[in-house]
Amino acid sequence: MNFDLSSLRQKFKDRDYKLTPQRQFILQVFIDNRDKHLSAEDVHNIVRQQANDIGLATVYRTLELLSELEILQKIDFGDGRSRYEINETNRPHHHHHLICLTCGRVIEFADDLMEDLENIIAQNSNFSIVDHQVKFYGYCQECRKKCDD
Amino acid sequence: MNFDLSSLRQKFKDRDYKLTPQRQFILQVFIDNRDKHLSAEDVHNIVRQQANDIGLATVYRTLELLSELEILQKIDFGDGRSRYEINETNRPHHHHHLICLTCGRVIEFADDLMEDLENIIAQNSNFSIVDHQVKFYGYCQECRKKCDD
DNA sequence: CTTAGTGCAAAACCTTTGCAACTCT
DNA sequence: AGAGTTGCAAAGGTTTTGCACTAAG
Repeated sequence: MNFDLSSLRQKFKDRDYKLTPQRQFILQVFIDNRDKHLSAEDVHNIVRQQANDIGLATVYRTLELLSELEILQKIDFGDGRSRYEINETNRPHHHHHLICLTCGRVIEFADDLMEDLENIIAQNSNFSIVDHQVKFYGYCQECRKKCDD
Repeated sequence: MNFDLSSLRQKFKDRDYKLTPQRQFILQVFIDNRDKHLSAEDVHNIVRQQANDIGLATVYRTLELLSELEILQKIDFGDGRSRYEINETNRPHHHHHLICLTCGRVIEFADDLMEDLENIIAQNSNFSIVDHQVKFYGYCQECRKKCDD
């Protein structure tokens, strides 16, 4: 995903969407937080801290729009709210999440192996697979250390 | 998972939980619908159809309890409500879900291969993995047929 | 008996929507 | 100018909670 403004502007133009200041601010939040998994409220707070108030409804509408444009990816960690991250399609492979059951930390990992699995499952089930979502739950190194003490 | 009443009764007793009629009815719903993925409202409706009215709050509280006891497994298909299914630990392997993006149908598949993947990821990331959740999104055979017409 | 469980209604939460005012192109 | 966008407040949907009452062990 190329995040220079001109390519984004084009992406919006193609679909007759306007690149408003609100949308730019929200995009900027994700560019500044590539490694985070932000909820609508997170985004709203970050924008407000930067002295640019945007209505929460607009945040929701923008997140939905950016997901539709495949600029963001919606993810769900089961904490009762949707989270979003930049959809870096220029990475060679997807990545997925290890969620620590103690501290809630989320660690990412590449999923080279998932594609083989996807192919096998598609064959066996006669399903045409277009996407997958994988989450592993467990205990991270640090929490296990603390436990041993 | 053994679903004879005596073993369940023991499981409740061990933790000083009471096996009330409401809880038995709700358990029965899942036994009668092993292949389904029921939401709280689904369960509530099924119970009511059988002329046993139970408060919706009780359904929620029971589903949470049964998940904690690992009798049920909570799953999330991203449709805005939690769903539950019997956690059949006596199956040799977990199973996961193929979700059709057209008709919403959910198809299950065994995940023999996930365990290898889990081991590799655990090694690489220094994470102690205890569970995983996998969802594949795509198009089922029937929907693809309809599309071709 | 005693403690946990139930039912109801209200509250909490996240998210969506209607609508008038506004603004990007 | 005109279509899309915003902000606000209200509504929507799911899940949780407080509390008086009830029932299991």
